[in-house]
Amino acid sequence: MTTGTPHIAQRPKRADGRRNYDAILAAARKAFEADGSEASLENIAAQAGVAIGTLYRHFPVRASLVEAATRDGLADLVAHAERLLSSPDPLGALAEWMERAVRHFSTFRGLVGILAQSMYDEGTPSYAMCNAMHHGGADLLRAAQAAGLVRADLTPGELFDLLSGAAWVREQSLPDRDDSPRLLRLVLEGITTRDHRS
Amino acid sequence: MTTGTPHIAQRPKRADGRRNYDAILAAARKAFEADGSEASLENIAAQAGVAIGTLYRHFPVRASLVEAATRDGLADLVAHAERLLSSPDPLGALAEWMERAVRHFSTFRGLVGILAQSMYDEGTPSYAMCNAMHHGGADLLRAAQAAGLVRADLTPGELFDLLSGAAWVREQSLPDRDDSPRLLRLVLEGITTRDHRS
DNA sequence: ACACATACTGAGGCATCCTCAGGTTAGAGG
DNA sequence: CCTCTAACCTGAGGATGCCTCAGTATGTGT
Repeated sequence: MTTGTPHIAQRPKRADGRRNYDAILAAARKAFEADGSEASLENIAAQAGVAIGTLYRHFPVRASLVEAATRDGLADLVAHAERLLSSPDPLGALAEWMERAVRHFSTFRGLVGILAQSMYDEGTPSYAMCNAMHHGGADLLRAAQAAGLVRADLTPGELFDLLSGAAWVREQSLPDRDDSPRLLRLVLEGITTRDHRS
Repeated sequence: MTTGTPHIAQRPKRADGRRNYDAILAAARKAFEADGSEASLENIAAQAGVAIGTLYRHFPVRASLVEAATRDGLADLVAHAERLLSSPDPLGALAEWMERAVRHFSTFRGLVGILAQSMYDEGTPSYAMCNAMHHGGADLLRAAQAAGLVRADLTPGELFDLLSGAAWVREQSLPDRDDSPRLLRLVLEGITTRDHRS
């Protein structure tokens, strides 16, 4: 559990390898969207027109396929955090980022669980990205706290607990109705400053 | 999905049937505790000293076994809600009940997902109990709102979203560290009344 | 003691996971 | 253009788990 390589899938060198890698990734995104992170790997391989062994060659564990399928989205999220950091409205920036984060975390069923796991386990494909995201979120939080807009005793860890929880609730009700904006507003109003007796 | 019988497991009539039913239930509780709600049913049957067919006879679907294994705990929760309803401190009562609820929801990994599902799907073994619990929680919420202690625009549905989210976060980190008291305090302070601009 | 509803058994079909021994091929170096 | 090899691909197969069902056993009321 705590040992082993992170299994970060890297684009292969040979042309046929890249072709298959991309085909698998495309099929995986479709399958995850439809069936969640527990989608059948054999089916994904079949959809990609590739033998099961090929899938395992590129993505030795399920989490590495999930990582590859969501890497870009996470990277966007991190980039967005940096951009928002210079906003004149730290609370608005935090709110916007939180909404984006929750939306991405619940791209498909099961994702938020994998990400929550990755956040604190280095031996995990998504650890690096999660770590970057953690810092991005923490920076935005700190800015909002420095402006006195968010309660000072809220830690980044707690922020991500709240975000994960909200994302999990969202992924439960998808795709019928999405109450997450309302839920997130509740959370947000809950963490903004006010006088509260000990 | 929306059809079918609820599959509520009922104690069988014959003596050997009851014996096996109980043995399966005991093995299931142990297995769920250890491996979560996805524990191997064949292993549970083996631990109970019973053939796999016997398990399926008593518990036609996995959710019915989960339901039977958690029925008492949920019933306690409902009973406790009724008791707390006469408390002179509605906010304290709500807080205490919420803590109990979160603790029960995260008895083992996967439970809160099943309960969240059951809450709104009648064709589900746990639906009846979840419904009772929903009413219990809603009553406590209304009492706290009537006393002006909790924001009036919070719906029971939202309350359970918050509870489920907190429970999910808790079940993720179990059993190493349990940050749920802290998280729940955050949520609670977030839903208590104050002036907030539109 | 008898009948039969109730209950038990476990083989077996199916889906999925994951590995690995063996075959194929892209493409660098000559 | 040829050779060679690392990179890549294949798919059979062992393992596990799900769930069903035809056949068998037994508790219990009469």
